Amino acid sequence: MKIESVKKESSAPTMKDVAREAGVALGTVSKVVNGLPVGDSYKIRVEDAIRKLNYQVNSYAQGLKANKTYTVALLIPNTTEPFFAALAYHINIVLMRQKYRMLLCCTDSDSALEQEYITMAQQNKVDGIIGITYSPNLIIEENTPFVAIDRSIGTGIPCVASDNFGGGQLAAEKLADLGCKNVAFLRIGSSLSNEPNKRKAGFENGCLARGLHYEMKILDDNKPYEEFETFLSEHIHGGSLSFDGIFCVTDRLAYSVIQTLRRLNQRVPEDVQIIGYDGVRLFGNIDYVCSTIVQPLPEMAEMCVELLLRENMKAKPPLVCLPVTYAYGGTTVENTREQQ
Amino acid sequence: MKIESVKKESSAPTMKDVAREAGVALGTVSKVVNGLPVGDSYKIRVEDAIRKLNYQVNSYAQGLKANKTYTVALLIPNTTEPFFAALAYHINIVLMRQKYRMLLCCTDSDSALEQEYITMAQQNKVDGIIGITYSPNLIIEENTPFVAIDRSIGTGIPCVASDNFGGGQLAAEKLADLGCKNVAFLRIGSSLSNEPNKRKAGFENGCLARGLHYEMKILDDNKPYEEFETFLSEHIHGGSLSFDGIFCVTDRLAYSVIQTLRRLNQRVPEDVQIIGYDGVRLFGNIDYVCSTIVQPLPEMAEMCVELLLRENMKAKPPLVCLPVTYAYGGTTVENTREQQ
DNA sequence: GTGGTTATGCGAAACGTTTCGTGAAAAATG
DNA sequence: CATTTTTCACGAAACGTTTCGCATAACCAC
Repeated sequence: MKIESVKKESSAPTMKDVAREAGVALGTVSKVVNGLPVGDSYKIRVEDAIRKLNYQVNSYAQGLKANKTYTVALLIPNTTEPFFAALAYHINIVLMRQKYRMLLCCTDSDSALEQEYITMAQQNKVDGIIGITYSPNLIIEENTPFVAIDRSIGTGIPCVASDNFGGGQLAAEKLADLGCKNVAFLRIGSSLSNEPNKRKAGFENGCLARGLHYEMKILDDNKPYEEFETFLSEHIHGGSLSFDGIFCVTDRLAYSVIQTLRRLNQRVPEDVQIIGYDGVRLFGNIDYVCSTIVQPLPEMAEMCVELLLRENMKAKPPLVCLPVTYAYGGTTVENTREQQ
Repeated sequence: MKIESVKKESSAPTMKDVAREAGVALGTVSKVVNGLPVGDSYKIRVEDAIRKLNYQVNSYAQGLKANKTYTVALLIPNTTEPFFAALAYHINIVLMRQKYRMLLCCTDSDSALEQEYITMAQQNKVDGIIGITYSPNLIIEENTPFVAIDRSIGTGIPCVASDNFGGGQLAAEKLADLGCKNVAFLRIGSSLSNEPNKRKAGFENGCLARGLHYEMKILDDNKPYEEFETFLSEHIHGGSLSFDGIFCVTDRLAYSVIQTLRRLNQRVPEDVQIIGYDGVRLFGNIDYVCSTIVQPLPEMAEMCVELLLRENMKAKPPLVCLPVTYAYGGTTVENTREQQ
């Protein structure tokens, strides 16, 4: 008797306890918990017992039995970059709506960590992995569903991205519409992802279509922030910059460029207009950092989860490209009515 | 035979499979996997079999058996506010270092959601919950360890916070040191947390100690951003603001205040100096948004995990207050050598 | 060679679920 | 009332681990 009471007090109640309390069989409790049909009188007794004991199902036992855990791992470099943070937020929302839990793994873009997290996720028997990984080469993978964001990694793994080419094109068109004649494209380093290249290609395409004179500048990974200061300085003659518009590959870069331009006594947007890419907002929902090409995060999140969890999807598409939009953020000349 | 082969192919290999492959007993495999002492010849055979079958332990079975899951749930309102995002990042790092996984739950400050996530976390048998919850009143809780951040919730639940009182004081002292005579404290709404009150109290204390004339303004929750524009306008006489320093309860608020001041043709920091609270940096590691009182996030994260997981901690302290620092962020007059 | 002592691999039991075959009771039929 | 059909709760088995009492083999001492 002492042993029993100790058992009951020290550990959480189980279905067996509920069954004993309600005077029914184990399987009956299970059915009530899972909403399967069961006689009314039984149902009531079980529900009372559950309330009385404050019973909670143990989802690890469920997971073991069902080989399904309602958990998805999200791999991102960090949550401190607003773009990743916003991505995590939207994916979390979508997962939650479908009663899934989200395991967050910050990889710091370290490929060893990325790999470690992937094995960890598999051991944890997550139902799938969504990852924005910039790891150079092959990532081993199992029969765990995987969806990549923004960068294709290997065949058979679908990738969700914004329309980078279209976005680049849109940036060029916007700058042209706003009166620019002489523009530049700025991006950092030879990223492993080819998505920035698409932005560049789209921009080039747009410039050609609109007859803009353009220049492409790829900054060295090591000291990009120093290097673009040099680059910009070199293009200032007699106090005025030879560009009247710049498309930066990310809002982050745009932010730094704007700071630098102001330091060089160039007025933004009067002297030079800036468009970034991502649609980052300060503090989550206040202003855009700059005029920008906005990635459709809610839709991207939706699509990731969709691709990951819907198993009736035969032949998952290798790349899903979602449409971007332009948003005014104070670094282009624009009448206020166009603000969103 | 067909059944066997199907079994082997369709689902992941188990310890039983490894044992059969290596020709040893189940328990022996378990020991090898867990690094317990086992004869060398056995060990080698098991390790070979593990490699051959690409075996991975099923941590849900482990969790079921051990009643321990190496998972911690983190409850925060969202990841889009940079402060929460940074918090999540640091907690993730600390947890990871201890081989723990982090379940991220964004609550949107909705008390129903907060409650839902807490029960979910308990069902999931997480080993503990770390939460920054602003939910008005009582949150039911179990024998699941809980650590609160920035706001005490109920007895027996430890709370980790930055030294809000000291931070307020520090802000006042800094403003005094920088030459202010007439300052204001600005905060939004009657938050349920009493921590902002401590910032206010500390600031007041500092102002008194340094003989600063001060004014306190608490903005209405509903339209705070409109209201402080009014408030500031009212304090402009003949084009100049009657304050020469403002302490804002968060960097977020400071950011908006700065925008508004500029719109009202007040120069920051020449006409009025601004200090915020939190230590938010744009894009994670570029500049501070404003001169600010920095919360020690790495230490706070460390402390949260420590309090949560160390069970030999008798009588956990109800409140752990960690020291803050001041950081220059361009909205105070300061010589550059003081920049960090 | 015998008896006693270590050392160590073995395998059953248990963790808390879900599932499914079984059988008893209830309902329907003639 | 007898027989067949339907209904539905019961409880054992299984999911993949860990743990622990046992038994076997190895070792040592005399």
